[in-house]
Amino acid sequence: MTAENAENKPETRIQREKREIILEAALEIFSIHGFRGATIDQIAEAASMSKPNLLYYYRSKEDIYAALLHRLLDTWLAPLAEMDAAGDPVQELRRYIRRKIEMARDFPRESRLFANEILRGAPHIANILTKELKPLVDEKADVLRQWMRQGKIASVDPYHLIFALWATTQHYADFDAQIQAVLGPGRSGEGRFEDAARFIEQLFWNGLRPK
Amino acid sequence: MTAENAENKPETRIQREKREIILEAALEIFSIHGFRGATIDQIAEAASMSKPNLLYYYRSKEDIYAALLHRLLDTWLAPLAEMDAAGDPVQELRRYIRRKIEMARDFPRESRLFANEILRGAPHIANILTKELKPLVDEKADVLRQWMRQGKIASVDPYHLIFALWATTQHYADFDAQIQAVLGPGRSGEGRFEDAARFIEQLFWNGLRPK
DNA sequence: TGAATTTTTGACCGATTGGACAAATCCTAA
DNA sequence: TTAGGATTTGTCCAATCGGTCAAAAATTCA
Repeated sequence: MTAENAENKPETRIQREKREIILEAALEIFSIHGFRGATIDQIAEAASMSKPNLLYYYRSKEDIYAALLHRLLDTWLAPLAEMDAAGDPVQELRRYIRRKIEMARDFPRESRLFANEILRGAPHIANILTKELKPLVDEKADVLRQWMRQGKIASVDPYHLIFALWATTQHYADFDAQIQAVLGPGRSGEGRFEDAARFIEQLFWNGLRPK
Repeated sequence: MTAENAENKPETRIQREKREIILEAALEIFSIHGFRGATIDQIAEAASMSKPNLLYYYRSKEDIYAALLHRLLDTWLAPLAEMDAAGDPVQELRRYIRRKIEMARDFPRESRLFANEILRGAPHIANILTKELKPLVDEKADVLRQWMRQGKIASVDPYHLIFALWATTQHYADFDAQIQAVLGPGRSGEGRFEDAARFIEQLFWNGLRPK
């Protein structure tokens, strides 16, 4: 019988382990080649199993990809979700920038996976974007507006502020090839993430200082 | 005989016209599907010609892609190249931001084409990045440093400043699907580019105001 | 232990894709 | 007008890819 749980029988130990291995391999391959560019053979190879064996755990390439995106989503949105209305705005924004830069440094594959998906028009996660991301961003935009009303940060469009935070931080994962080419061999070490964090903090700290 | 000019015979009128049509079609298809996801048949269809006919003008899919990237590069780098050391820093940066946002609005296909290429590790333009882009950025980083020494803008890392300008502006083309999902139907009209330009100008204007 | 169930695999298939080729048609310049 | 080169197309091919299937091997549990 196939391992796919259309009806919810309990997952066996082997199923849990193998699905884990497959998703890790899929992240590696999909983040490099994109959905279309990746092949099931490559993923199977990276997961050290035969193609039919892999297809025993996930019925199709689409299934693997969808499972991977769903699994990573919460992790991906965690930094924004943790932004706390009750905290100090400067501290909260600083912390958010730090976490996003750390993710660009430590989880570039995840960043590129999502970047590629959005670049293609988000065909697999369109409803996630409107059903989960939008409400979260709406909520945090309210938090930002609250801080603005309290005079703690400058009054700007909160949505574009969030976009700018995303753009500046994720840039270091998604466009790494360009950044390394421009910075050259001298500055392309891991220190660039620290420099980036410092610059971005300074930019937003001065840029949002209340008048 | 093939139309490909290994040796430099003059290009005929038909060759000029057809190559133009092919590259326009290739931009459309490649920017949507990426290099791997696009097919020669799709490009031929979009260019209203048969596949063998298309392959008469460009020997291979790689050739079309390479020709397209090279053709668009100058246009793509023009805004940065035009940043003038002799001009007023605030005006120059403001103008740069405006031009980049206009390009995100008017040439999203070009932006996504390059974004996808960089995301994949820039396999086709690695040497362009180091031979053309890096020198240009080095030159403009010097201009920025000069402005900083003159006390006209705050002292920050000029490279990360350029990265942040790229990131915030190109974001509106490359991640358009996400932005439209988050802003929702009410705000996803063309006005978002104007809002974005205003926000980014304000962010950098305040963020770079000399102390 | 041994039967039932789960897991693994080799062989295979149809569709798609990048590209080759030769024949046919069209242009153009003398 | 016409010869020679430029352009166009129908046909075909080999490789790749997503996925199937039946049978073998391994595991689980009564």
